[in-house]
Amino acid sequence: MNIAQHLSTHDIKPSYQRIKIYEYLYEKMNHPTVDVIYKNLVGEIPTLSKSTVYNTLKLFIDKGITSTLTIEDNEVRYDAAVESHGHFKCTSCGAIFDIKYDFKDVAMNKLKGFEIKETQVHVKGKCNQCLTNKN
Amino acid sequence: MNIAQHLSTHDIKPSYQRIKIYEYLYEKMNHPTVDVIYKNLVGEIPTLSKSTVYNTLKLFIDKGITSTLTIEDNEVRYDAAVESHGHFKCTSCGAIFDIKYDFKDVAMNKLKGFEIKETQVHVKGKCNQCLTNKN
DNA sequence: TTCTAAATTTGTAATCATTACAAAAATAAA
DNA sequence: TTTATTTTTGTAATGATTACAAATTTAGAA
Ligand SMILES: [Mn+2]
Ligand SMILES: [Mn+2]
Ligand SMILES: [Zn+2]
Ligand SMILES: [Zn+2]
Repeated sequence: MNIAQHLSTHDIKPSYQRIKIYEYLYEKMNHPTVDVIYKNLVGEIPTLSKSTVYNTLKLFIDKGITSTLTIEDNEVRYDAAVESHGHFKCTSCGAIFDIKYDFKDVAMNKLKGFEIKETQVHVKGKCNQCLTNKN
Repeated sequence: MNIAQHLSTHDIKPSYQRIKIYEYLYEKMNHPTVDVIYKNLVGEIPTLSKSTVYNTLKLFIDKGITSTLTIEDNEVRYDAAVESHGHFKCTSCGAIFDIKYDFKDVAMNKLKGFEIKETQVHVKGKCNQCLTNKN
C-alpha cells in the first residue's frame, strides 16, 4: 500500500513524519504506545519530537485512519486497524493479539433502543506460548 | 447488607473511611471516579484525604471486592460489582449502564489454548432517553 | 487506665502522561 | 524571491496517580 496516497485520500498532507509514523503503525501492527513509537523512530528521525507523535496520532484518529485502545488503565495504545475488533493482552509476555468477535448476541437485549457508536472488547490472561513455557 | 461485616469477611479492617467509601460505591453503583467519590464524601468526612480514597480503593481491588473500568482513556472508574459484566456509556448524558454479555461465542475460536483471566466490554453511544429528548 | 506498637490516615512532594502554546522550520503560493 | 500557511519542535502547564513521611487512631499489653 502507498502510505502517502493513503494519507492524502484521508485529507492528511503526507509529511515525512506523518508517513513514518503511519508506516510504523501499519507495518508493525503492534499496538504501540506513544513512547514506543517515539523511541522506535527517533533513531531514523533524530529531530523528532514527542509532541509531533501526539499531534499526528490525534490527526489520524480525527481523520479516521487510526484507533485507540486502553486495555491497561495507564497506557493508551494506537492501532492502524480501525474496523471493530477486540484485543487480548498476555499478562506474562505483554503481547497484544487482535481478536474477532460477534457482537450480535452480546448485550444486545439490554441495549434495545440505544444507539451504539463504538465497542471495545478487552481480554487479559496468558497466551498459548507463555502457558507452554510456563512463564 | 452489613458493610463492616462484608469488609471483615474479605480481610479488610472496617475503619470509618473504608466503610463510607464502600458504602458509597455499593449504594450508588454509579461507577464513580476517585474525584467523584472524594467530593461526595468530604462533606461528611471533612478531614478526608484523596490519598485515603486511592489507598482504600487499591486495597478493595486487592481483596477482590471492587473492580475498575476504563471506558474513557483518561478516567478510571470503580465498581462494587465484581462479577464479569460490561458497560455502556452514553456520550450525551454521561450515564453508565451495566450490561450483561455472554462470552461463550465471543472470540473464543481465536483464543483456543489461552488462559482467560479477565474480560472487559465497553460500549459507547446514546442512551434511550437522550435519543428521545434529542440531546 | 496507661503505655507502647502497629495500622491507618493525612498532606505534600515526586512522577508521568498528556495538553497547551509559542517559536522555529518547512512548504506552498504569489 | 517574498510572503503566507502549515507543520514541527521544545518547553511549560496541567492533571491524575504514586511515594513517602508525619500525624492520628486503634489495639494490645502491662
Ligand atoms: Mn488491533
Ligand atoms: Mn458495573
Ligand atoms: Zn504471553
Ligand atoms: Zn444519555
